Amino acid sequence: MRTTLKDIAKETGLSIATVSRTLSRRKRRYSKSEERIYSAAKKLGYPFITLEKNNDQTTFALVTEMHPGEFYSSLFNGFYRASQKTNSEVIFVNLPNHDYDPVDYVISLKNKYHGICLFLPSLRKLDYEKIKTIADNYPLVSLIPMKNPKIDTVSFDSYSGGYMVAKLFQERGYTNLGYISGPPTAMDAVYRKNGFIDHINQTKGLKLVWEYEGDFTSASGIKAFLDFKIHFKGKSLKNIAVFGCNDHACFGFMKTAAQHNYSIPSDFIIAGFDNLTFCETITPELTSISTDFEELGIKTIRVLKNMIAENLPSLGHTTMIPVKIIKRKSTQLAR
Amino acid sequence: MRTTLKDIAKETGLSIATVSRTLSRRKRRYSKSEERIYSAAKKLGYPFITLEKNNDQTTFALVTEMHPGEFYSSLFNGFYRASQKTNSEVIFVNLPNHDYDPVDYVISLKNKYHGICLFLPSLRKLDYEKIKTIADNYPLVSLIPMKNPKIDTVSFDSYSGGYMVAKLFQERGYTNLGYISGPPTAMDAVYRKNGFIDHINQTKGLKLVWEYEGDFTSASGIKAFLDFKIHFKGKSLKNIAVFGCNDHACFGFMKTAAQHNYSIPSDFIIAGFDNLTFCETITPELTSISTDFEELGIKTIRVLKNMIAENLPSLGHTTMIPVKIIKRKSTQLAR
DNA sequence: TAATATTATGAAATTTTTTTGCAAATAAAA
DNA sequence: TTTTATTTGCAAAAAAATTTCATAATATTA
Repeated sequence: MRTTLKDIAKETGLSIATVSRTLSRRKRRYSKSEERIYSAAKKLGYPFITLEKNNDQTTFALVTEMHPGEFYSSLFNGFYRASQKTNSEVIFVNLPNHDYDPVDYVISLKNKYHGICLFLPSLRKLDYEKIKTIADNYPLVSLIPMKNPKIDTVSFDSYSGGYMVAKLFQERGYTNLGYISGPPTAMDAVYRKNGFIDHINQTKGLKLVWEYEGDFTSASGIKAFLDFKIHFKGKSLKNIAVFGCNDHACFGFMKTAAQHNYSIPSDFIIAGFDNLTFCETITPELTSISTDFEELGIKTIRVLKNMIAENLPSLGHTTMIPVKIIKRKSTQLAR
Repeated sequence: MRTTLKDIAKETGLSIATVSRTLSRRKRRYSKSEERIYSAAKKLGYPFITLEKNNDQTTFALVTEMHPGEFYSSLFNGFYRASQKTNSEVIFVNLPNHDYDPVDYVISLKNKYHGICLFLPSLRKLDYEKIKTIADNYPLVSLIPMKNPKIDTVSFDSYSGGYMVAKLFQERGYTNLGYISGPPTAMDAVYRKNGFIDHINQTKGLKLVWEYEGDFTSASGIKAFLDFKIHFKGKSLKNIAVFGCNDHACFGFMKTAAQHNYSIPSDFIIAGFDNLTFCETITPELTSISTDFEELGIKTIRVLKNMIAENLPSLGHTTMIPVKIIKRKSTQLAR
């Protein structure tokens, strides 16, 4: 039942000795026999193709808590494309959330993959530190931005994204800015906000006139608009530029605005974050911050590969992936 | 370096013999020692915890070719939720498409998971048969509908979905029906079409007056509308009911229609397939066929678990998951 | 082209790992 | 309590993996 060197020898027609030598050699060569042995070993599931030796291809696990929505699709797809461009393999693993300790679970993956990449927004800092301690010197990267992280982090430059939006609003001649935030626990959204607010504070004339705490959903965008309307009751709703911390919130906001007979961009302008495909579909097309998930994947894999190659532990360095602003009709100047 | 029974013995304080016996026992017991041995073995990454024996939790691989878009997110999320409800674990694996034979790759996964679920639209029937032959008697399910499949298939009842749409159009009093198709290679879309067409043919008075071959993208929906307009040049464009084989195509169609000053549903009505979140966001809200991915996941896992329990091979049975029509404003009667 | 070095290979010897027979210890049932 | 079943460790046996050694195949150099 269990696969042994004997099986591989039989499959390849070579002797057990040759198979043994090949698989336990420090560096992999690329002769015909070696290739045959490796492919047979893989096919038969021989368990001791030690990860380190098979430096032909590295296998990483992307550990997430799965939620619906286009975001995860983009994340997975970005890592998939990145894996193809970097000659590595990425496997998507979900945290089983039954009574299983997530820390234990991550630790148990350590033997299966060359490195692990964590996307676990709900894990607390303490958990990360615990994982770091136990999986000492093991290639580990987090994709969740964090204050003073203990493990290496790769994430989008959300701060600059927020900043860019504020700057665009300023360039378009708007001085009254509004913001639909995400839940305060989502650090990503907090950085977007900080970038936005910082540009407002640093620029004479700009001011934040309205803010609403949403939860990333389109429904919270609807609520945001209703709040917006009440907030400016009596006053003119116009000439305000709204930044939604994510596209979904903007979609809800825009739809409700249209139902209340407001017109974008002539009445007010709006920009989102994520650059979902629907930004192009909705009328008017939504200006948004575009994040390149393939680049995120490539960078993450590069960091992990470096850790493997130089045998360096994760040190808490943070890598920022630049974001781009995609200007569309929702922020076009009313003529 | 490599983990042996000796390591586990040391970790647990038991003898090598005990550890050996425990791990090679046919059925797993749940005494204190056994638990200790299993958890140490897992932690240390001992490779011979034969899958069959650890019937505590079953691990399945969902093998896909990754593409962007909400669809994969829904698929993954559905399987994730299903895994939680069925006390199993699902891992998402992507077909690495560099010069690696997909059949070999699937075969190599066989040793790592209790069962494999394939979602590989681009694989040909011959490949499926090859996989079936090599992975004989191994739990294997495909999610791609196919004529006369050789391995068990679980998929949405796309045919009924198309049928439901035609019926709705009929109920709404429309007799001239149009269709935006997907690529003819996508069997799923073909079934949707067949259901739609069959209801038209079976019902007196209904007729298919226009058809356009799209490719599932929103851009092809735009092209579809332009074709639609040319096709009915001179004649009235109104009183036509359009079924788009997926929501994205409908979004493009609707947007372009609005740009050409047509109004939905007063000029014509439209329905899509997939029930993407954006159906609720777009104006007017889009009627669509909703597919329950959690149910798909639960059913698939159940089929796989049955195969394991009864040691039955895959026989080519097809299980259909019912779909629902969600009626929204895009098909509302003009008053 | 011939001589030499390098690498690949298989048979057998050696070492390591796993399994099993046996008996003592422990736990559960009568 | 006695009887029976289960768990455990020791040591021997079996199996698997590695290493040694001799030779063949291939590549390199003169």
